[in-house]
Amino acid sequence: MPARSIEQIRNLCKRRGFIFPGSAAYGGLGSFWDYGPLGVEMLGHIKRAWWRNVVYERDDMEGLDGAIITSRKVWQHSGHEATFSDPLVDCKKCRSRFRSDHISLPAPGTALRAELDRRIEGSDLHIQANQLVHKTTVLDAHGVESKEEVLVGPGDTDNWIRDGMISANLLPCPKCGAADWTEIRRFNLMFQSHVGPVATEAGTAEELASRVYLRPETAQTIFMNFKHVQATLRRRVPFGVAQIGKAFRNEITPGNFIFRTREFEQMEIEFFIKPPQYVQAGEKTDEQWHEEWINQRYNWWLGLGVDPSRLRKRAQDKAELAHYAKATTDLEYLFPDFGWGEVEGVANRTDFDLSAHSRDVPQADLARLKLEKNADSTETFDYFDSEAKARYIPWVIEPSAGVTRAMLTFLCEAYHEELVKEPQAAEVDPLKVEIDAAIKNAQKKAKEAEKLRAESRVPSTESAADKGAVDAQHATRDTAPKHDPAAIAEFVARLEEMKSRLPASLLEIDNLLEEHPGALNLEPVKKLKPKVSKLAEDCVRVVLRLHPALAPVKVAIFPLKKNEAGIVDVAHRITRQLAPFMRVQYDDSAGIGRLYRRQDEIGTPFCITVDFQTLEDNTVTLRERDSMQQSRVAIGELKHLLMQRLHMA
RNA sequence: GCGGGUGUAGCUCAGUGGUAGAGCAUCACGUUGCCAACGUGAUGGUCGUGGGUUCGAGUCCCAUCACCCGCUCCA
Repeated sequence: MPARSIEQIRNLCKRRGFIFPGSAAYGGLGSFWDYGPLGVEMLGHIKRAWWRNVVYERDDMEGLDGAIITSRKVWQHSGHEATFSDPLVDCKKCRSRFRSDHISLPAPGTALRAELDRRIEGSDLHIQANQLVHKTTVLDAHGVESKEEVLVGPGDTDNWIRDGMISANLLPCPKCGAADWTEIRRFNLMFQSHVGPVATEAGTAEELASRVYLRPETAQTIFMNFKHVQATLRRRVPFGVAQIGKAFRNEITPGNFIFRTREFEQMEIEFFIKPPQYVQAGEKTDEQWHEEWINQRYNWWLGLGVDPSRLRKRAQDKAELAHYAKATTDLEYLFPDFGWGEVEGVANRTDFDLSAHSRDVPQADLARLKLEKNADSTETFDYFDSEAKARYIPWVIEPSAGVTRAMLTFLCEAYHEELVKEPQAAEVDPLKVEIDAAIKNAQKKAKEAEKLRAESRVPSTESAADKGAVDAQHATRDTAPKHDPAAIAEFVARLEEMKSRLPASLLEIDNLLEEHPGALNLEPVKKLKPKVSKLAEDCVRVVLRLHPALAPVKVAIFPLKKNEAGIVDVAHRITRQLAPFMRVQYDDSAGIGRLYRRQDEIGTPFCITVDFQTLEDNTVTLRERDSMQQSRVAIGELKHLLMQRLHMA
């Protein structure tokens, strides 16, 4: 069973040196994390596994490592400066926050739309030649107010109508129905800085000239280097470029530990292919390449130990596609606490980006891609195809994965708690009595809740306004509204079944109590929880079943007795022998059982114990993490055997 | 920004207006023949911060800061 909460992972990561909160001595800084000794090992392994898979094991890929700080022009022409932002608006009445472009406009023909149209006519807004015009109050240089007609903008008329109507307080809040909005604020997600000595006033020509952005995605530096890589490595389309590196986004709502952070690391590929019109019979189309990469990437995750029941492919709807994409399929992992979350996106970006950065692009293509002519660029990112005898701007398929998210995924997937010994009957029997008491209480509470419900159903036949009043009354009177009879019944059934299997089911009961917040509101159940946990704690081991390639420490070496000079010497010698080839850890600071448990918790695949027999025949105990099985291995064979079993040879 | 929650030892947390605690972890010494052993001792705190009430504040009041959860988003 994988991790049941992000909290478990966060605690383990902090306790064992994977991940620490950033700037902790000063109270922390939202959403920035420092990777500790084990974290940096694991990140490195994830990146190496990816690089090996997409660069070394293919014959159509090259690598790249571009600069993080990038000219403002790159992001102007990629579309990020204008569109990589969220338009936010708050309802002043109910304080809900919305993305303004997510509030739906009532469909034409409906009564609400007719009403809105009528009110638009009487407002500062009107539609003129299919464009929205807004009368805005402006101040001139002398502070005198006047009304000025402002064209709200080109493009998607619905969008502008909606924004205009929000600004004019005409569109009702989807939640409370009021029409009282704050200003729409565009929140650009890019971090900016300045290169060289800087004029301080924002928006001045000097400031704009020196402004740079920390890249919000690594992709653009690959596009900027398309021709360099193609020419210097003499590549022919189709080929791809892989890059691993940090990216930065000033997210409005980061969270869920390292799932969404403001500084993160990406593993991205831009795979350059023929545009559809040049594809010959028997060659792959953009759609086929897209499909192939989706499957190839999906299998990579499975190969590193992710269970297929917790990894899915999900094609994005038209509405959620990014401005550059023709189609995108997300790979999503089933995380604890927050459910399915994207760990990789495979996008068909067409020729949008390379065209956007090119000086010379045919007018028809600009129109198709909704691009303006690029007057800043000195290059055209095209390619001469000697087979097709044509010069074209390639299309791209972009598989883009998060390193940080991959780490969280692998940690959640690898996390296991196991009952390694059964508690004594003397301790289990009183527990059974308490469980019975808790069940009895839960059933009583369920009955009460049922009764309350029946009562509250009576006034529901009255008018809607009255019903609201009654509900409000109920909310204050009913001190435990979370008691859902059906949920309690299910909880009781599960608890009873598990009780019958005690002591083997001790851990399951612990998990059940943990995951059932509704049931935990019951007093006897609450009291039960720490008792079960305490008993379980003594009998459980936490083990990270990480794929050996990802484990931060590969082998731990222990002397069975630390004040036995002969044993200690051999253990040190083995440590020195293996150290150049793999990350090893020597530990003699506790009893042997505890040393094993420590290594289990950080996912170390193998432990070596040097004992008295070693001094006689030069063999050691090799203990395997998942099975806890031991075998005797000659010291001379250790390196070879380990390299093999760690998939390093 | 808004709502809710939390701030006491490295971690998990007790703490009734009156001498700041426990368990775990860490370190030292001793002990220890394979799955979270034991003994003895030690380190570690301006109780998030600032103000107020009080003879006296971890505890009551006010302010403030930080973090967590949600108001989602896409690596």
